[in-house]
Parts: sequence; C-alpha cells; structure tokens
Amino acid sequence: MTLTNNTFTGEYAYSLDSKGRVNIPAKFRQSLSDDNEGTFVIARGMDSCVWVYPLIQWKDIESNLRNLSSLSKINRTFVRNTARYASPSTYDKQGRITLTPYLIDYAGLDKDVLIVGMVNKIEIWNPTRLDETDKQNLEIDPAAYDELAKNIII
Amino acid sequence: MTLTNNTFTGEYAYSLDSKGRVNIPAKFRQSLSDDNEGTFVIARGMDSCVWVYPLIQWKDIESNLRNLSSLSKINRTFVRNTARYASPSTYDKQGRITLTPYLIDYAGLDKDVLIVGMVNKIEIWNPTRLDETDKQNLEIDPAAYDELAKNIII
DNA sequence: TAAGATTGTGGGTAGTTGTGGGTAATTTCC
DNA sequence: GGAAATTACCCACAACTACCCACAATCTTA
Repeated sequence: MTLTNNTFTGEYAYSLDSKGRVNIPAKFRQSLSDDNEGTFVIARGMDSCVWVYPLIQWKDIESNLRNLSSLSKINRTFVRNTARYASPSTYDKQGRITLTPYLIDYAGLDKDVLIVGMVNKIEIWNPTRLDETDKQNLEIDPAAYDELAKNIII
Repeated sequence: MTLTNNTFTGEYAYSLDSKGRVNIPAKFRQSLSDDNEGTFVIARGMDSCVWVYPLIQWKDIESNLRNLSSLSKINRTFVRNTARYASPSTYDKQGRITLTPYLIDYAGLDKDVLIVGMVNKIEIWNPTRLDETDKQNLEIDPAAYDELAKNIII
C-alpha cells in the first residue's frame, strides 16, 4: 500500500556504494508518478544532508528561480546557491540514483546511510549526523512549536 | 537525464586551454534546444565571472534592451555595459566554446575554471574568486534571504 | 512451508566525454 | 599582394559514466 503520489514517509537504512550510488526504497519509487520519468533531482539540504526531489516538484522550484532577475545581488546569490548543487538523476534498472561527490562530502556520507521520507521530498543522512542534529533540536523553543501549531493540525 | 530545455544546474570543474576554449558540459549541451543552433552568447557577468546564455535567451534580453529609452542616463549605461562585451559563440565538434581575451581577463580565468548552472544561464568562474564571493555574500541580510527562500522552496 | 517474485548490492564493459594538439582556411597588417 | 598571425575545423587518446548482468537476501503468495 502506498500513500498519495509523490509522497514519502518512513526511514530506511541503505548503503552507498563505491560508485556513489544509493538505492531509492522501492516504496518511494512506487509512489513516484509516471510524469517524473523515473527521475529525481538531488540538491544540497539546509541541514547536513542531501535533498532528493521528484522531478516535477523540482521543476516548480526551477520556474520560481527563473523569474528572479539577476540584476539584484541577493537573487544571484540565491539562485547560485540553489542551482549549483542540484542535478537530475534517473534511477537505473536496480532503482539506484548516483550522488555527486560534492553532496556526498557535504552530507558526510559513508557506507551506511539513512533515507528519510519528508512527505514531499526525501532526505539522505549520515546516521550519526542525524542523531546529533536530533539532539540539538530537542532544545527547540516551545514558543516556536506554539507558533507552528497555528498552521498545522495534528 | 536532463531537465527542461535550456535549463542548467550543477557545477563542473573544467579547464581553459591555451586557445581560450572551455568545454560546455555535455549535460548542458543536451539541454540546449535545437533552435539555438549550438550557439551561446557570452557576456560579462555582474559578478566577477562570464555569463553564457543560450542564443534564444539572449535574443529575449536583446529585445528588452531595445525597449529601454536612451533618454535616461542609467539606461544608456546599462545597455552599453551589457551589449559591449557580448558575443555569440558556437561550440565545436568537441563541445567547446571560445572566450574573448577581455572576458578571460575580466573574470580572472586561469587554467582551472568552475562552470555553474544558473537555471537560465551558465556562469564561468575562477574557483578562487567564487570562494571569495561566497564569503562576502555571507554578509547578505539573512532576513532578506529567508524571505526569498520562503516564497520558493517547498 | 516452499516456491516464486521482488529488492538491495556488487562489479564488468562499451560508449561517451573532456583535453591536448595538428592542419587548413581566413583575416590582418605591412 | 604577400607574409604573419589568428581562427576554425579535425583527429586521437585517456578518463569517466551509464548501462548491463549476476547473485544473495527478503518478502509474497499459494
């Protein structure tokens, strides 16, 4: 059973091979709608991880970036920081995508990786780093949660 | 796998040879639609880099420039600075374009260059200068940056 | 429970891509 | 008009990437 199209939940312990390939969990691939043509876009996460978008999701981001005029410096910086590390990756017959050396280094990925469903995208973590990040985040300001509560019902 | 036509993402470390030629990454060439006839327009970037546009994208800019009245001084300056250093360049059988001596000098390009996808155009950098520019950009107002991100990343 | 199908992991190979240099054609300058 | 310099086109090699196949572990189904 899968949820809605292009929706990802759950976490999976997979491995990164010597060629920089990681398997996309079968459930995630099944959730990917056909118009993505089996393609994800990998990008630099805002935490110390790799973000993986379904292609059509990324195209949305892309068209927003396209509308930012390069006359403004902040726009140039933003587009550069976003586009620079993004690259499309179609999974192979075995269901794997290839990560770029930069992103493997940025996320500190080793052999064991943790793949996390983030609803509209996927995150790839070094398990140790995710633990550390989790611990730091326990100290989130309760007021911030109250603010969040206004926007979401759980 | 490539993204939408005439869309460029990712970064590539390539080299500039003694004849002033740089390779356009294969992925970028594949993304270039046929009506560009294998031609880019190189121009002076607003940062310390070379901008490379697909021909049809440049034609768009050109027609925008055409609509700027020369009555206004800033318009004259802008049009002059933009048009002055722009020149078309068709890639050869090996996928390389030739840069003009002025632009090589302006961007401080040496043997090692970094090619960056900027969605609707391409940037060619001296890696050292890009690092420096990155550091300077950290001083950009974080609030303004977040505001931008809020409207785009999903 | 057993057989079949699916899924995750590793490695080999052929085709593609990046880089250097050579030669012919074109342009520039005296 | 001819020589020198520049530009455009072509070829060759090395490195890399994408594709393919194989196997083992897991899950599904009868």
